[in-house]
Amino acid sequence: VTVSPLHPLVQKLTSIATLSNEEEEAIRTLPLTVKEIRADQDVVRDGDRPTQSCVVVEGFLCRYKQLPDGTRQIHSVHVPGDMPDLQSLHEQPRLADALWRDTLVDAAIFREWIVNVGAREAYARIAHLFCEIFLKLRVVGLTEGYTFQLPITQAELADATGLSTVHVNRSVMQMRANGLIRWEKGQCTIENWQGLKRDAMFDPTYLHLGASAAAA
Amino acid sequence: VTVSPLHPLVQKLTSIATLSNEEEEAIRTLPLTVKEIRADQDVVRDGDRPTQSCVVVEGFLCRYKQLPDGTRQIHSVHVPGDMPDLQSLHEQPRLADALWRDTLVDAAIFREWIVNVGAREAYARIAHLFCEIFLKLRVVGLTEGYTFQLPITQAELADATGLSTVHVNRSVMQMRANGLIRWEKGQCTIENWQGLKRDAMFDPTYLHLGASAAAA
DNA sequence: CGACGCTTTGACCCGTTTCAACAATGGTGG
DNA sequence: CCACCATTGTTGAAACGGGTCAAAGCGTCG
Repeated sequence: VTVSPLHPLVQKLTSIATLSNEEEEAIRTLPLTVKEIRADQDVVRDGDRPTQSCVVVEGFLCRYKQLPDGTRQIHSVHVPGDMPDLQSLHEQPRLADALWRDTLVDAAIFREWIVNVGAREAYARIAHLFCEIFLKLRVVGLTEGYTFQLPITQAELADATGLSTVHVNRSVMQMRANGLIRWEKGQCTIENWQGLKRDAMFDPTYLHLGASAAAA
Repeated sequence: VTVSPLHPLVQKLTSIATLSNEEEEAIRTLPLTVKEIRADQDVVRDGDRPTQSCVVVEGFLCRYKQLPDGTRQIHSVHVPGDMPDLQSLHEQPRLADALWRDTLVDAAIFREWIVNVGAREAYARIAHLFCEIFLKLRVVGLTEGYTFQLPITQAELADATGLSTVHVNRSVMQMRANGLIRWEKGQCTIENWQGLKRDAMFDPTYLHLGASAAAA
């Protein structure tokens, strides 16, 4: 029924920005391979480094993530015209490239958060957030060993995890009792990084840190 | 303590990409205003169209969203070096601009999903997803009135919402009983769009549709 | 027809929420 | 320097949303 495989994409782009005739033509003439994907077939797997972008032409497609315990959390549903893995975007000055990557990382973090609130139980959910904040802080040099400033309230932590304050409190106290963290007066120390990561089912890949920063 | 306000940013960027001396210099010499933000003060409000980007220099900052019922859901915690609203990125060819925007919309959708799984109860959560899919499909012309193909199973719907299949089923049947939708054999019809939006606490703004598409 | 995948239903259970009260902390003005 | 007040953290008891397990309908397609 669709005239061109790229028709939905053009239609979507024109709906969010005005395209000149040249630009529309540029899109329509992009080098293109049409691939048939079976139902339930994975297009890109976690860890792949695809060299091409992809556009959904027909049908539905979704991104998802599996936790070690097997629960699956879908991130997003994609319909024709969507570009679920908009990776390659050349022709940019290298500075813009870095900023661009940052945005992609940001989006990756969003996805991880969806998994966090959607699929992890309270204890792991909170632990996961601790792991993330710790690593993000370390990248910018704001940690001393396993200690860092954590100027947030338990109520805010609750909002960040989609839990109630009361339950956050109980979970945090549990984490203390289990010797995972210390946290008093806005200063937090991770006492058992391995244990924290384990309980959080934390995999730092999504933060896209350099090899140096990821080591721990 | 920090040498330059932009130091954390440079540090972060160098950790995710290699910057040439010129590029680093380009960042360091960006026109810059340092602003002091009080605790709990909003920097950018929903609906604002900021003309500047912002970089966190010191302290913590978070993005959040309030549902009509008052529950607050935080999207992300930002630390120094972060650019929570990387809006302005000039000097791109206009095509790249459109793609760029698309990515931003994508990220906006992620945030909405975080809110969805973190803060909405089951019924509203599912209803919200129906609203989103419907509008996304309509933008690319894949709806007929309020009818569209919805080739997904309730189990997949469960994964997308962080609920169990059983509970999704009960909620969907409730939605049918309430006259909000019909859904059989992969074809879905929204029978009461206003009611669906209301129950979902759905605000289409985050999809960034054109004025035409947003009307409904 | 039989098998398989999806939907529907029931019963029971448990994580989390809610409400409520109280303790600890820290900041403010007199 | 203390009295006061507003946050924040902690705890208990009761209620509930949603999960789990299990089995039964129901289409559909080879």
